[in-house]
Amino acid sequence: MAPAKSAKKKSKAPLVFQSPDGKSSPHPDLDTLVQQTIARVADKWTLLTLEALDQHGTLRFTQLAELVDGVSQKMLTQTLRQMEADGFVTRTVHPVIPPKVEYTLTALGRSLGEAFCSVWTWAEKNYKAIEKARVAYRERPRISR
Amino acid sequence: MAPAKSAKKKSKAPLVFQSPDGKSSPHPDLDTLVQQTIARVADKWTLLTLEALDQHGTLRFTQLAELVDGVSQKMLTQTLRQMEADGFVTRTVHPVIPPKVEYTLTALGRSLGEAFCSVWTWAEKNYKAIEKARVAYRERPRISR
DNA sequence: TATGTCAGTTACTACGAGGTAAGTAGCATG
DNA sequence: CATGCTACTTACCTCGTAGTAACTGACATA
Repeated sequence: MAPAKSAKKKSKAPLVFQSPDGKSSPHPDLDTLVQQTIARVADKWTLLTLEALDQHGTLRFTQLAELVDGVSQKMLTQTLRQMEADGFVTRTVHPVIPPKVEYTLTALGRSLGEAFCSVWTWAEKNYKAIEKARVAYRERPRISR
Repeated sequence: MAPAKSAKKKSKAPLVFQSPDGKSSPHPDLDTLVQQTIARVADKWTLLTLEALDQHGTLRFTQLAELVDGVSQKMLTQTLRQMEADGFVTRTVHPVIPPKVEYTLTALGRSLGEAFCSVWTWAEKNYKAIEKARVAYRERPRISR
């Protein structure tokens, strides 16, 4: 009935940006920009890689492959390239044989790690509450069915 | 999402949990638990829905469908059910015709919103830096090609 | 000459997330 | 009696993500 496309057309009228308190974006795209940024950054491998680098400082490719649990070479490369492009890590190639490539967080990368710290802390504090809520939801008495 | 079982074999040596500062988990699964929690929570539609509810308080289904830009009915329902099961929102059905269903954040949901606030703030502050980094990466002089 | 090392790249493939659209319930209104 | 409203559910199908595994390059060592 209301497919996404027609919904998108509808939201061209800037409903999202008419926040009632008036503290919304200076220009209509800020929200979108921020959302894209978060979507980009809130990726599984990116987060795990960020954590590994944050904890251990400088790391080589194979060290990261061991630390980031379950990552494939392909995804690790992809993730690191992306993080490099976004300015979160520096990639230092030492032209020796066998190759030696070192990855380190930039200031931007470190600040991202700090920002995610509160989410991390939140998860530590609340994962039990979520588990409880899930159980309660499952056991929940159903009026009809 | 995390099949990666064959890769897990490799990481039998608990490298991840031997954090050098010794401030790591009391038991080896905390890290995993927290990561799963974050992976669950750091979902596009969940984040956008969370934001909409955080900003506007109580909302009906169609209001959410308008506010959460680009979401399909299917995904909105799915997201809301999940958030309800996880204890982030309450779902109130008013038995009237036509149906009226209202969604509100729980305390847990609001605390999640607060935790993500720092990431949100970070994104607001740094999306320009990321954009700059991307341009720099693209324009970057290549030694060989 | 063969084998190992590190840091990838590439081709092939499969799975599943998610989009689209139609169906459902129950009553109110024209 | 047909259409519309709200809040979904369901079936179908596509497209992208990511896993697997083999291959590369340049040299060092046995």
